[in-house]
Amino acid sequence: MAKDNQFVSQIADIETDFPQWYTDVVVKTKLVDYGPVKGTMVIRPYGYAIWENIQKELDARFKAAGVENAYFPLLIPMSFMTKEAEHVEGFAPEVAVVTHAGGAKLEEPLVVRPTSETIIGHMMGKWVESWRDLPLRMNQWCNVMRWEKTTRPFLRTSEFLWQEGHSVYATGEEAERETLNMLRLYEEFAKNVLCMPVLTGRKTEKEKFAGAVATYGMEAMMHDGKSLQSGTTHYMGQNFAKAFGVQFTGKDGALQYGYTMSYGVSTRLIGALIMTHGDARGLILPPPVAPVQVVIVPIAAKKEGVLEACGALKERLAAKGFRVKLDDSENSPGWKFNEWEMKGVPIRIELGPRDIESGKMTLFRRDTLEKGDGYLLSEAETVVEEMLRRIGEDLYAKAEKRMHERIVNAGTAEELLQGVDGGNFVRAGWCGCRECEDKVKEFAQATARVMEKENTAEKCVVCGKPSVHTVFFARAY
RNA sequence: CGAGGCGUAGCGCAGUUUGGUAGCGCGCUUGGUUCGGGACCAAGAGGUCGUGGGUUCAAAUCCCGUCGCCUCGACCA
Repeated sequence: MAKDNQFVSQIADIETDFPQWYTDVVVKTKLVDYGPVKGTMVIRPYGYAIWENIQKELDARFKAAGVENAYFPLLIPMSFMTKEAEHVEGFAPEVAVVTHAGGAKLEEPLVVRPTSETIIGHMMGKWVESWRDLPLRMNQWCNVMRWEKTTRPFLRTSEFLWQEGHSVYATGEEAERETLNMLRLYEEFAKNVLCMPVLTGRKTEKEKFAGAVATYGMEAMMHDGKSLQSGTTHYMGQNFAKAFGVQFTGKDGALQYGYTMSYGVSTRLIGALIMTHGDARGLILPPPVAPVQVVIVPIAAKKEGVLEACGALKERLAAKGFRVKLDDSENSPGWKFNEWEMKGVPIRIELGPRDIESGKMTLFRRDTLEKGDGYLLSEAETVVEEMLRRIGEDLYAKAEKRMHERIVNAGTAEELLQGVDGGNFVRAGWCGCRECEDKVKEFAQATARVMEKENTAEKCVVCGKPSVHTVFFARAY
């Protein structure tokens, strides 16, 4: 078993060097490793297990909403990409292109999908004929590739896993409503599964998806006050339907174009929850996605009856549906404590001769670092269930409190700069023009994350003209 | 692509100024003592110093080229 004493000292400087802490944590807790191709990551079993739990929870929500899974090809003809003008302009700089296959140069280059609007649009064009075919609502779980210039595990990698949902509706109102419904679905998921508060709202023109009419996003606040775009939904209007001939005959017999929308979240969510909940000791995983929810560490394992008692407890908890691990390795208890704390397991149960004799068990809560030894072994199931629930609630409450304390209002450019320098989200008025948005980026290195539904500000934080939108500005990953 | 920095054992680094036997910590292997918070002792294994050329009796070290990586800018789920 690989030991890593360096880790403890290296993560100690979390306050001064947060991104380094982040990288150390994801690599050294064996979530990921770097791939041989620059900018790619290998997701190891422990990290992938988190993704599987995210998939399971999201998939259940999609199914309940009436969305079905499908799969579309990885390779997209170059000509598809160029059909929607804004789309190709937005993605051209970051696509990887296959030019050769089967030992020969291809007649038409193929792009490795950076997103699948084009190829799905192409298929929708074939599948949609009548108003009876609508709405058509699909989702696919897949990988995509975007050749990014700078990368960081989970937060931005050249290849990443995600889910992309795509729907066609007969009317723009329905497609727009679905765009907002999916945003709400994501928000609920972030809260109840990732225990992560988010800000949601519409994106500015500058920040919207290439080819969309409107983009909505959910933004999460990381430890250091920077924002992470954690999910997006897009209303495309008829842009893609027209580019790919997604037409149907309506009830009135008239041939018309459909209205499309799409939405996606990626493995970046794993990065988001690491940076939202983690501390100097490593990960803190929300119970709903933790690959191991309870780890049992035997104390004095060689003494008679200890391993047997641990095994029996494991069986009882597993039977209740908890993801439980018994660490019966040869390592010392102290080593195991640190190992599983680093990996973010929500609850640790220590069971030794003294506990067994008194019919009790010692529980340790990863998020609060509280340890108590008064818990009755006979009530293990209910104790664990209750504590997991509490951990989830407390994680959310703590993160929400931090986010709300770090939202400040700004009336001037100077206040905006002070706000983001202090690691805050800054709420400010904006006149709606691109020049002012660009200026914010220049003087504060901050971008417009999302806009509030209602404008409550009086004037633009940059130019002083009347405010059209109230915007959350922040530095972003 | 513009600016700066770094390539030496699996990981983190020293050694380069002043050329002269390839080093340290962690990790790894084996044996032993341990084990209610990363414990200790002993013995080992492991590197053509990113790469190509040059100078020299001799190059990790000096010179020229080249490749790769990191940080900061421009682009992004």
